[in-house]
Amino acid sequence: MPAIPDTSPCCPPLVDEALTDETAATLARGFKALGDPVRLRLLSLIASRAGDEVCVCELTDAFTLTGPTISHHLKVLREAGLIDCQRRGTWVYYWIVPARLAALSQLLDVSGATATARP
Amino acid sequence: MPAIPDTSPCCPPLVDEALTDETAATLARGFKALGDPVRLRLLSLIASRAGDEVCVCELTDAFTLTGPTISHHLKVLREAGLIDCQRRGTWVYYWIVPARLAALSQLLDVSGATATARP
DNA sequence: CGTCTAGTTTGACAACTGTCTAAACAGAGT
DNA sequence: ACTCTGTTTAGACAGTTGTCAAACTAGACG
Repeated sequence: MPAIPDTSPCCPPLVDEALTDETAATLARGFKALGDPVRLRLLSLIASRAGDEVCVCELTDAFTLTGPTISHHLKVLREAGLIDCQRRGTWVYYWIVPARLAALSQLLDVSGATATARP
Repeated sequence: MPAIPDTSPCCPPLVDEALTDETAATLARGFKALGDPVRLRLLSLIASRAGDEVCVCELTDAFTLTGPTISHHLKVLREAGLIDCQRRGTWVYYWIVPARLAALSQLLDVSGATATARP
């Protein structure tokens, strides 16, 4: 499956405007990648480095899963455009792609909504 | 599967703090529910009503899928705590649960992060 | 070159998911 | 009570997913 390109959609919040078919498909891939506890924890481990990178070996150590499984999950996150990586020497380093996380965050943002509370 | 209770976790953004195992599991259920194009469009159709409710019949009309399939997706969204519903007479009305959407949105929020841009 | 370590890819398999048809359920109105 | 409409549930089936073990690739270092 091809990775999501840099031209991924940046949408107004859900509460403001209904999604088109195509846009929904792209965004859903992002959320789908987040829809696994292991991947969510991986992303949080990477993201909480605040701009720095994390070596795969550190990530693997944080789980009781095998190396290949971690590698698989990292690939899913990468193909969803949420993280990126680079090999330097023996080790591979991962970091988050803030713009993509922001796009998904904004979509779910209801803070500016005119929605009225329900009893 | 039991629906996610009202005491669902409300977390600081990913960039600030790594997730615990248990919290990740609950949050992942929310994202998993969003990880399907049909469900994302359903949610957007409901949410863009801005506090009002939507009848299932309207939702069904917006897709080429069968009624049972739409009903299934609505159930997934409901069990993830993202929407709620009520039957009034013949029709069933759905609305979003803003607090739950906000929690997921905040988790992905990187706007206040101290992350440095990468070259 | 040979080998060691870090990571990824491949292949297999059980479990889960999205979709459908058929059946069941809930009210409204005869 | 019967029926008609709107919605959900049950069951079935193809396709997808998460996991592991085994094989492979990339670079470092003798």
